[in-house]
Amino acid sequence: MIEIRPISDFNLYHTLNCGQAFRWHEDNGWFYGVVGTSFLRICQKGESLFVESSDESDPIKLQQSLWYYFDLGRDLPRIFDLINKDHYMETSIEACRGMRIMNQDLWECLSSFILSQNSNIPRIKQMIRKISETFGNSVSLNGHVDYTFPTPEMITQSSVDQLAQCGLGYRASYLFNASIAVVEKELDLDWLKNQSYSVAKQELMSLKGIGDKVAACISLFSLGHGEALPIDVWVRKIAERLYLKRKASKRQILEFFHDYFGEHIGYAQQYLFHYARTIGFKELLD
DNA sequence: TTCCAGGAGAGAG
DNA sequence: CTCTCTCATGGA
Repeated sequence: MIEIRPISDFNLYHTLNCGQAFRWHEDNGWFYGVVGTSFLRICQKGESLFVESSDESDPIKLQQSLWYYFDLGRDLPRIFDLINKDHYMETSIEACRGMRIMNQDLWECLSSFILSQNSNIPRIKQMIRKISETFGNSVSLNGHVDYTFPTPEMITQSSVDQLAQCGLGYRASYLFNASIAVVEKELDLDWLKNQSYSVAKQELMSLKGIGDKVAACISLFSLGHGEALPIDVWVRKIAERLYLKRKASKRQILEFFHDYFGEHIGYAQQYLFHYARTIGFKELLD
């Protein structure tokens, strides 16, 4: 057990439940999840995080990796000051304060959002759990068992058919092809981490199954590009009904968010998205 | 039974 | 460039 403290402006619950990460589940006050090859459980008490890991051989490294994973060094109050421009955002920030955009593993994030298309969050979690159980390695902690997310190599050693049996539907071939692209170095993930948002997005979209929205999610949730704006049905509804009061194209929605919220579009979008999806603006209900 | 979900590809115009 | 149709799956 290690303790990380002090942490300020952090809320573990909202951070793990806002639709950016799909592998965590809560049980008896603890959040269980696999990060890399370690099975973790985490509990927040005020300004402390208590963490147990299946691998506590290097506590300092564990602490540092979680600090980065949850992006605990970022100045959230400054971001709130910049994006808090109306009562919609004020309401969202008040309800979800401490929700942070994470720095997730690039391959897992890329795969997860390929699977996310035209689906819903519970089923996305189910698909990811199934392929991890089927192709990943088991790790255990305190009697709980979970599985590492399969590497691209593990997936290329299976088949599109086996992936489809995990309930991926037509997305199975997308994930299989992406795995091949990474294994064959057609897409160099380490190189991608050092590129600008526009370059990264363009590279990601060269893969079949990754379009505008999924590329934005990957860039925002695992590459640190805070200017990325994923436009899904919720963000579209928020833009059209709460702000623009009319139908709008993706181009117009992006332009509005950029002009109105400035640099930290990713955070603005995530607070509105999470609040709208879990609590709800009454104005969204026609 | 139909509709919808953190969409994207292919084709038509 | 934009619009439309289709693509598996499972829960409501």
